Amino acid sequence: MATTQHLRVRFAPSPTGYLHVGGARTALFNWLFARHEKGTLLLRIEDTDVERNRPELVQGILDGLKWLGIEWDEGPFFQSQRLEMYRAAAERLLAGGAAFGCYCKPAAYAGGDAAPGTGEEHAGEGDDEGKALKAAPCPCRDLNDAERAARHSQGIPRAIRFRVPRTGVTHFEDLVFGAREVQNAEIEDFVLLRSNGLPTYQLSVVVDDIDMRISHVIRGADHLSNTPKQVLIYQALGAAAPVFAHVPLILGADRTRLSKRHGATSVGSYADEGFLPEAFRNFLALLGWSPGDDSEFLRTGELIERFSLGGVSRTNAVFDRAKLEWYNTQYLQKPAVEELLPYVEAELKRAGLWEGSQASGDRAWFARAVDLIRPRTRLLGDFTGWARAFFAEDFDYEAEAREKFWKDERVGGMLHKLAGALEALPEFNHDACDAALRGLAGAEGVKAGLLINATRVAIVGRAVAPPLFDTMVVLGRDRVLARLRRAVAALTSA
RNA sequence: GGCGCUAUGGUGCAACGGUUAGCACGCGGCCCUUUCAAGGCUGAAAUACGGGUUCGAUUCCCGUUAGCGCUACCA
Repeated sequence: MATTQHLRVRFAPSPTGYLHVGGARTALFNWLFARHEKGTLLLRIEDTDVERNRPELVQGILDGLKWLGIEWDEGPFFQSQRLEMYRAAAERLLAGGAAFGCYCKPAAYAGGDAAPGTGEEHAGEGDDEGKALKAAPCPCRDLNDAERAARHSQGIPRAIRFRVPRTGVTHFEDLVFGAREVQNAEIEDFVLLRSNGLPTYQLSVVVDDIDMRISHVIRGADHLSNTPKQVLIYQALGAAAPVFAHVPLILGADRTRLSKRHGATSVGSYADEGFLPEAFRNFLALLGWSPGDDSEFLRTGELIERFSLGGVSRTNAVFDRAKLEWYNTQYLQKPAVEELLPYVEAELKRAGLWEGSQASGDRAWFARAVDLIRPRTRLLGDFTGWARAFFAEDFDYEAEAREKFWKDERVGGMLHKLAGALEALPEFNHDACDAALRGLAGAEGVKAGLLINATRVAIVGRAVAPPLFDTMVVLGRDRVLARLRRAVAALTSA
């Protein structure tokens, strides 16, 4: 039925909050699907609720998508700029009899209060305790012309509701949940156009998806129950319904819907925390989707290549922060160092450690340093955190490190001698440093490990750091000697 | 309340009538080792419950329970 050959999908967030992980995953699935099928992805901002919208949040959503590497081909389109189209569609449905004017007081319809618009009770027919199995039709649907005119002249606000058939079933195809059908009698006469002239989601989403020739609607499963209403609108508008694919929701650790109280839930906060976009993408893709086998580490190209809506699960998934972190370590480890450099550079700049650092002027050195540090990192912040000494001279000696490895009172003297021995080395490389240190340890009658650990604290300030001799070579003789002597001073003064 | 969806270890996924129910994260142990990671090996840990159907159910059907969603002039 669909006249569109070309596959078109859209991500349609509402600017009532930041881009949260659930929305991000919906966007990701749309993007993966579009790229896999060589289709088109559009971005549409659904801002028809003037009360709740926060226009300033739009940029944050766009930034979040960009951070994730999700690029859209068309848009962003704003529904707030297309209001005439929805109004016209509502009028058309009204004129054709598929919709009717409703004069009920908002909320009164569902709540069962007296309705000023009609003077009638709106709870519906089956309000005999628990007998109301069916959705009650709006009493206004059967008003005659004279009654409507009377209400109009009284200035009673009018909304436009869809005249839902009292019988029959509505069905649609869902690529995740299968063929679905619901009894029309279960569907209430829902509002299309509010009395203030603004469309509801049900109307605007359908009008836009038709106008934008959307072929596949991929969205959260929270929309599953309302889909029949939209299918009814498609039919009334004489348009073919798209194929739907509802994806399960992402829940917090307590299995409830993700919200602010679950801590970091906006993608921006993960960016700030030092997660890599590709790691986040990999993690997100496997929440509610599986390539069909046990693959876990899928880079973006493979994700696109293997993505299929058929692999989407129907079960809600819990967001597992620990696993996200594991993915991040994997992406910090496995790719070529060069891929990581831009991210580390940005991190160093953020921390004000870029200018003046050897990293800024010596690309090869920068790559070596990052490669040495990264096996022990979990987040980008580690590069300016525990690994700060690689990029700055002002670093502190971690308290636990001092207590653990500088406890022996001979350390000061040995570090002093070590500095001398290293200074005398004809060549400052891994093996020479190794030999010099072990030789000294032997002469002093201590285990090499003791001196190695003490030296590590001296030159990087931490108990946990990369292998010592590699670190010394990357730092270079001058800095190592300076730090050794600085440590001796710190030890003897304390 | 009504309607609907879902149900494999703590978590994310495999097994799409026949497997000793697999993989990964996390957790424990061992190896490696210069701290800590990474890596390798390894251990504990699951088919919600009850009925069917079938030679045979994780898998198909029904019920129960639980969770979630929708039930707005929110999206």
